[in-house]
Amino acid sequence: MAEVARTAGVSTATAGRALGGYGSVSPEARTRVLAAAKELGYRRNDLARAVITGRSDTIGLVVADIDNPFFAAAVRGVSDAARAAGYEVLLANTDEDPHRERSAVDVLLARRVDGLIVAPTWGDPEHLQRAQRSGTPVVLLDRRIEGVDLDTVMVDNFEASRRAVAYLVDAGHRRIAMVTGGTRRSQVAPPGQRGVSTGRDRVEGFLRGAAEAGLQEPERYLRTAAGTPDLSQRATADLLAGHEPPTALFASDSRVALGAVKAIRQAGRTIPDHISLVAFDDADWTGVVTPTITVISQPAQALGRRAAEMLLERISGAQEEPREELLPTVFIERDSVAPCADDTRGA
Amino acid sequence: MAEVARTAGVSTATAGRALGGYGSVSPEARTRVLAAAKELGYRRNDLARAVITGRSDTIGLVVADIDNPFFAAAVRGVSDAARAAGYEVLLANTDEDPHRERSAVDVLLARRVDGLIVAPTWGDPEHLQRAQRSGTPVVLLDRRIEGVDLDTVMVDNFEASRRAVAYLVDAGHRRIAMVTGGTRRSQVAPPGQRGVSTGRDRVEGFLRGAAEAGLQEPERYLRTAAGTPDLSQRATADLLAGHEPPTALFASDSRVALGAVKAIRQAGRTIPDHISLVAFDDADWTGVVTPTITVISQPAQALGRRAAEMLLERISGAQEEPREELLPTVFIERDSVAPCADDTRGA
DNA sequence: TTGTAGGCGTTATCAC
DNA sequence: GTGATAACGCCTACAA
Repeated sequence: MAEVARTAGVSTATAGRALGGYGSVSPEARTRVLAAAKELGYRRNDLARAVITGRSDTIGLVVADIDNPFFAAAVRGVSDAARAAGYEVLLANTDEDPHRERSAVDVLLARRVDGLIVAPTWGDPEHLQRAQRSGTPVVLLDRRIEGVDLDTVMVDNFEASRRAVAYLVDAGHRRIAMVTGGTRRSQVAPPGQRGVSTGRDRVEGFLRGAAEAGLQEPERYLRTAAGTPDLSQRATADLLAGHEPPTALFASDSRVALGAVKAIRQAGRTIPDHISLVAFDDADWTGVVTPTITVISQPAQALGRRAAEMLLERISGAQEEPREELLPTVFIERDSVAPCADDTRGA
Repeated sequence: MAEVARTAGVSTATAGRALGGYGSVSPEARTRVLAAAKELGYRRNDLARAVITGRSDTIGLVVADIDNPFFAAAVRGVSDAARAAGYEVLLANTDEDPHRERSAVDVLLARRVDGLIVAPTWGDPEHLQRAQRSGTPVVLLDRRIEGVDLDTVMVDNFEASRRAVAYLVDAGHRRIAMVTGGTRRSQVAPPGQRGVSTGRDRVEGFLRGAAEAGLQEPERYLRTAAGTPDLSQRATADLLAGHEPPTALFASDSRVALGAVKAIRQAGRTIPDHISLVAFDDADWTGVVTPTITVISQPAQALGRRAAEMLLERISGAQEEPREELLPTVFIERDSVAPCADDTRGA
């Protein structure tokens, strides 16, 4: 910059004003500086600027795994909203590992991100609260944490799941199963921190829906511990092979659904004749398979966008109470649910 | 930091050495400093450090759209390799817009990223060369740029496509169509910069395969301008409705395939009885639809990982000639290709 | 090993 | 509007 100033015949202060767009500079001086900068191939060092201003114009984004269509879309939403406001996005994956989440937050804080968007995994969320308290706002994406005062953007997983079960009950099903994507590892944590809220809420919704229909022992048809399509395939196969197999299945996300569809096919059953299926998330393929899959569609990209917007509000100083914002899900009826044909259904 | 030093009863220099892990500090001094830092909730400012050292330990990643499974996996690969080496990832989307790519690169350069991984879109790549020349190494991901000396990690799209066509020819098909994901917008650019290399190479491979089989006017069955599943659905519908419709279809990526499958179904045709299908990219759903889809599988995550590794080598000073690294594709035979049953096939 | 002093590339302050 | 000068938070001599 000193060189640019010299070439333009002004002081570094004036050059800085022209280049940084602050203070006031005469038009002639500005054009001279800009010309000199261009000629010398000058590039501003935003890092140095950030050290002074205390703002990096960067937000940190921490998710479990981008390579999951839901998060990919959410990341896209965050990214778009951030860019529109002149912010960049520093990305980190946790793979649902609390240690990695914590260290990711540490690193991002050390990089002086202006705010953090986190899809929190299980375990103690103390690092998130501390970040917020120490002046870096935090917005939770897709998952809430009980007893923690942080802005949260998500959908009503409980209600959506309850309704999905009700829908299956209305079709006459009584033996309704659920396969979820949670992992067993998280079970070491204290009760409130086990697994992630989406998983818990969806299971609760499932159980409530079952209870409202007076179904007996719904837990009998509940399978957790299915982190990958492979595992959920096995869980589904297990259900199908059991005594009094379910006539309907609720998959907690699209990857679980993928495994479930494979398992059902391999078991020689067909959807929806032998078993009906409802899944969370409107993955692209659910409209293409035979039959097409009835799903609960989440506005993944909009969730990311809203999270970014809320964060930017906090960054610009908004001080209201933390709030939980629920975006609507859409129940998309397709062809994977049929009336229950099993006459032992009273069982 | 000054406060930490004071509390620990040492100079800022010693505190800096203890906190930054450089120089030499006596064990006692270190523990005292660390204790003071913890007590005061001190967090190092990596930005200030970067200003001094000239290294930000950050790499910039520029892709067309994370919300595309291929790039999502590639981003994942880059992210993993970067993290393992102590680097963070600054992410940007371009939506195949050359202006956005250029401005993304500008911003990342101003943020002093140590290197850049770019899946370049169409148009003039001068900004990438300039970045490289001015000392920020650049690695191209998934797409090459002719006449530009930059490290590149990709697959052999031409050869994979040629073989796919050969495979269809072997099954007896003569009327083989291709639908690609390119957009028309890019056609305003000079010849070498039109569209992206993956699209061009796949088309070239298709044409070569057709030529080798002595097929007449393969261009007749070539449809570009299909950026979204919707558009490729329309393009496919158009092909099917034509005079002498194709008996086999080659989809240039999994999203095109998605549209194609829908179009084929809506036209009342079945795969592979009426029309065979081969697609690029082993998207998760291709193994679940009926019939399962024969695909050319790309190691998306490994491509990202390799790109990051190559970039890190450059960052640490590797000076060899830029090289183009080709990762192998895998042709996965599934159930979407059948022998050609059409006896007008000599047409 | 430790402290002092200077510098990295900006922005902020304050006279002029 | 402009220029000198301090300041940001850290690292790197160099001397002690």
